[in-house]
Amino acid sequence: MNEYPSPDIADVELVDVLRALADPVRLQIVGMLADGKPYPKGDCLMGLDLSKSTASHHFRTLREAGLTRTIVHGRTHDIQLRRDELDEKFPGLLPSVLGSAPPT
Amino acid sequence: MNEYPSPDIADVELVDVLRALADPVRLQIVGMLADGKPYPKGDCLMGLDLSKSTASHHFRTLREAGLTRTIVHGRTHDIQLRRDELDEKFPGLLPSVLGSAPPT
DNA sequence: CGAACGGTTCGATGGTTGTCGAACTGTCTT
DNA sequence: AAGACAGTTCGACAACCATCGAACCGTTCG
Repeated sequence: MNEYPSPDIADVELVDVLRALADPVRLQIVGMLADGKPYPKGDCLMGLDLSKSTASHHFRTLREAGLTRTIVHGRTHDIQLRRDELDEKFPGLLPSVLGSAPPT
Repeated sequence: MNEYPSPDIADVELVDVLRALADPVRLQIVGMLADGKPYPKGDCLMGLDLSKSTASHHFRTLREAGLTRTIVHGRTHDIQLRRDELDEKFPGLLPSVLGSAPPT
């Protein structure tokens, strides 16, 4: 069912995480996922003006970089920041990125 | 005298910092500058196999993103990580990035 | 002075990335 | 069953980026 694979945390490279974060859209998405709870993808796009395909591309980028996981839930998908794993592998990274005040 | 301008810290955006860090070469350079002391540019390239122009490009990218400053010293240039300013503006970011296991 | 040195700049090139619309897949609702 | 719905995939396209060699610039040293 859940055939949207995210990489094993052991294979996640810092430079790939940084590259995934180095985009305004994805940074904002990650900001909305900060608490580590799953959210419907649609909700993450509030305020963002993107086509469906572009949004899908960003979700895929985040997932393949190891930042998020996708949970299929009927016809909607929930997306979740892999906080615990990432905090263990890159201590302090997410807090610093998320703590640096997004301008709304 | 040739000055190489870096942006005012107030104008430095997180996403630009992340983009500058999201490259293996630059990540390694920043790792060598971790202690915030100035180093000759040549010394930062040890172990890296780059043409002079490529190296110059990466130094420029780091400087323009606000990560480093350049100090002209005769015919050599010293490069310095702007640790204090960055630590104040993005608390925890550099420690987490630098602390995450550099190879070699 | 003139050559070597440390770096930058320029132009070109090939690869990557962000964006979109259109077509498609699978799920829910009526 | 027929739509509506949420999302992905597929080209396509333009912008960006890492890389290089060659030419260039200012400094030091013979």
